[in-house]
Amino acid sequence: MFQPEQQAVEKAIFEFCVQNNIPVPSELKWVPIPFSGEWGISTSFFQLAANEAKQSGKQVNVGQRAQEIGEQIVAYLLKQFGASQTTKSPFRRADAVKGYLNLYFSTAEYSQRVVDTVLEENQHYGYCPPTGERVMVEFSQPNTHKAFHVGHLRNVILGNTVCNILEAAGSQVIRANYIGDIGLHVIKWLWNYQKFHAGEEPGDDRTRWMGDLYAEADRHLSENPELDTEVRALFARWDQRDPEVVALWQKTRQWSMDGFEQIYAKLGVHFDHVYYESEVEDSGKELVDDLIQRGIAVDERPVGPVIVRIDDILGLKKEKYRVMVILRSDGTSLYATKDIPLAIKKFEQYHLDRSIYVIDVRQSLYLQQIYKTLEIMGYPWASQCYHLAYELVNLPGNVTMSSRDGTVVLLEDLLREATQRAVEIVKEKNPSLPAETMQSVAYDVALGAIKYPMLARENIRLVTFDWESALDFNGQAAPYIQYAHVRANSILRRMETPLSPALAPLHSLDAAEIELIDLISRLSGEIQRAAVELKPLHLTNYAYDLARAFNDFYQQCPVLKADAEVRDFRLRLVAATKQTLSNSLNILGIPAPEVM
RNA sequence: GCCCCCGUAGCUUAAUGGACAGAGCAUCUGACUUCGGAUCAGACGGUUGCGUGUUCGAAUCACGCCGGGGGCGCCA
Repeated sequence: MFQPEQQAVEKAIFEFCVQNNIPVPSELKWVPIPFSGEWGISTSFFQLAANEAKQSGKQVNVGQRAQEIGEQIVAYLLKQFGASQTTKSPFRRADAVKGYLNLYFSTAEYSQRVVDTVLEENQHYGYCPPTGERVMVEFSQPNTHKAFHVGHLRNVILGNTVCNILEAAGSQVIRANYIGDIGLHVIKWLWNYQKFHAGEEPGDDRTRWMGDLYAEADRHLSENPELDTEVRALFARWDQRDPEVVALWQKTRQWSMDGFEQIYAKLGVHFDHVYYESEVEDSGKELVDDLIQRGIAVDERPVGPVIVRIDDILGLKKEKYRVMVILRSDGTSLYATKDIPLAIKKFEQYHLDRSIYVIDVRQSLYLQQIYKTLEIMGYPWASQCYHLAYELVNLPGNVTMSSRDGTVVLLEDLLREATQRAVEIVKEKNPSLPAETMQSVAYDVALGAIKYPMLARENIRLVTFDWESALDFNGQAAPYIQYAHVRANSILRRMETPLSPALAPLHSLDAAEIELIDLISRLSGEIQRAAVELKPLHLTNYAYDLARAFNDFYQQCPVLKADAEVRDFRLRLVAATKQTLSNSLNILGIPAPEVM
């Protein structure tokens, strides 16, 4: 937001370096001044001093020298831009402390600029202009005929939020899902259905029913291993596209898909393109033949599978990519059989600049194998495939959720429990709300409370699910942020006249106001950082900090009861805060209720 | 055996190689007849697993340990 000022100062600093024979830095890193109360940006000269020392070969005290340079630059800047009070100066004052240069802005001018900008751009505030980049994000990837539990939830929430972040940062995003609609698990399910549940239909809770039948199938088969021959026979019928089997598969697959759609709708997630494993199986098998022909893959059939010896091809002495199996010895397909043609299809269909896979960290080696194989095959875009890895959601005691062991927390149950808890709290806090509003608010709060903790930690850190903390709405959590939004709204609702037009503050700003304005101005930077690092964490932290700053302001600074000129500016500030909170929550995929 | 990830306050966790390691929970103390107390202020709590290096400067980078998790030719 303050690029022109920053650039003007940078230019002056570079001039100073040239004039004083100091090596010109390639760039200066600016950060907001960490100790607030006043408003500005800061950079340090340690690198500069260190470079200078290296060049001269002399021993110097870098800290001392950095401070010296800082002081000289302050003097130089004052000479360049004139007295601090003149309007020409890009900053109000500057000082050098411990090797840092601090630039303080004119509070009135800049606070007006921030608030005006938010209220002009509204729901687009903080968003970057289009970069022209086209990126596909593949996430969720559920298996049909299985349960959907909170382990899967992290993937959906992370993937969706990463999409929102990339869009806000100016990329064109294609949201892709990749459905595991074939494989042994499906055949097991069909076998169990035919044998014990023929003709049955799922109830309302389709996903649960599908999952229960899968667990049952698994139980039958592990208790009676001799039944495996029946399953294998069914698999063979599927492989030959026996019409009866295919019809049943299509019908039951749709049951799962309907259930997934319900879940996605509840979570506020949609997809632009849904791929199915079944649609890339045939082209995958053709591709395997092609790879054998080209000498990239080795066919060890019938004694072994078809493999790609990646390390050998690359001439690596130490094992790194190892060996990837791309087709079973009996000719049936594996994940790898299908992931290679899928990657090609994606790039050909959409002319992507980048392809991101949101998949748990355990598949890290596998995905590196896929990407490397694509590179060996000669696809120049192979290097633009990226595995966005995240850790699992485990149960206390480091127990992995498993559909076959029944150690799962179903998404439906979590949402229901959380909403129920939220209803009780809303009833207690705000009994005057109409019943319908109460329900929808409770849902917003519950959804936020579930999503926030999954986004607010490093992707690569394990999450332990326990009911108590999942249903805890206190502290650094979404409801705190939503509450700040509600409070801002509450002030604006009571406003008697329309918001005044663009306005500079006429009073001397309170520290809480400066802190709040400062945070509002940082949204765009945080979005960009989250987009570059693919880490929603930066935005969850930002939204919380912003909410905290607003609650602090709320405590310190009366709005409606303030004198007219103070009130008019503060009302605009409240409106700007509400908008910024709302934009942040939107990107995170967390609802921003008007009341709660 | 080889490779990857994690280790920060009692618990959950943050910190583009840079200023005093910042929050929340829990515990304790306080907040005006006030725009919504799902709030705010304060206290307590840290040899950033251990060690050695690199650097003017290390929670952050390198190497070695310790502890936990994960992955390694026909599972997905």
